Amino acid sequence: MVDNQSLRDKKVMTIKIVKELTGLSERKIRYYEERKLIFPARTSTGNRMFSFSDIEKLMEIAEKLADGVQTDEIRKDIKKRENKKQDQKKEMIKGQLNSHFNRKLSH
Amino acid sequence: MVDNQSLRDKKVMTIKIVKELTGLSERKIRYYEERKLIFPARTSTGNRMFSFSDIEKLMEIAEKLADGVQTDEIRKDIKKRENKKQDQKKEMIKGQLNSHFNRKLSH
DNA sequence: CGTGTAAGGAATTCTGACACG
DNA sequence: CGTGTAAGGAATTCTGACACG
Repeated sequence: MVDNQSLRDKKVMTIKIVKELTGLSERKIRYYEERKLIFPARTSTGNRMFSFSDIEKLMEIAEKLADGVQTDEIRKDIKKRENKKQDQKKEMIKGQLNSHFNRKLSH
Repeated sequence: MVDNQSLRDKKVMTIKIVKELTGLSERKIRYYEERKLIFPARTSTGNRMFSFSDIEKLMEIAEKLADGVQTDEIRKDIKKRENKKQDQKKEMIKGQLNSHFNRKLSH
């Protein structure tokens, strides 16, 4: 039945539909890939394939650029956000371990 | 933010990716459209565009054909299923109207 | 730096048709 | 009936480069 997350992240769209959905030029989309802001998949013959998540990311990127933020900054912001997510996951696991041990220790 | 239903029904994929995701030949996919089992959108230049829903439908169609069901039968089955859905909606509305009037009438 | 554009080639998609069974 | 295939043309996509500011 395909769950929604995998659906969001599945790389199924060519650049043409992405261009239509985002309103960005192909040039811009390719450039943002070059600057490592998005990571489309590639077909065996080299065609870019995008996901709905990529489209959401592109919208955010376009917004920031319109605000005068440079691609370098945007890339750093993205990394920060991902690190934060990673940290939250670690904290969650840590918390679960702690409560596990606490339960054990409270004889 | 794009909700998941519209995401499932959005016509965003070319026949190539559909072929990969379903394992069906282009010929088969085009033929099922000809037999009115699926309804891909068309770009201004005539290219077919499919949704994730279309992919799910294609899988079901392939299954039935493998079971020896003819496309005509499959089309009728699809219609039946849709009629049933329509009826259910009507029943729901009827039920709501009834409870509405009942409330009003029970002075 | 971010983006437009023309250039040339390669890959994709389309339709209508013939084939087979 | 359902599907494969070769044919020819049209649309899509790609890269590397030059341009501007």
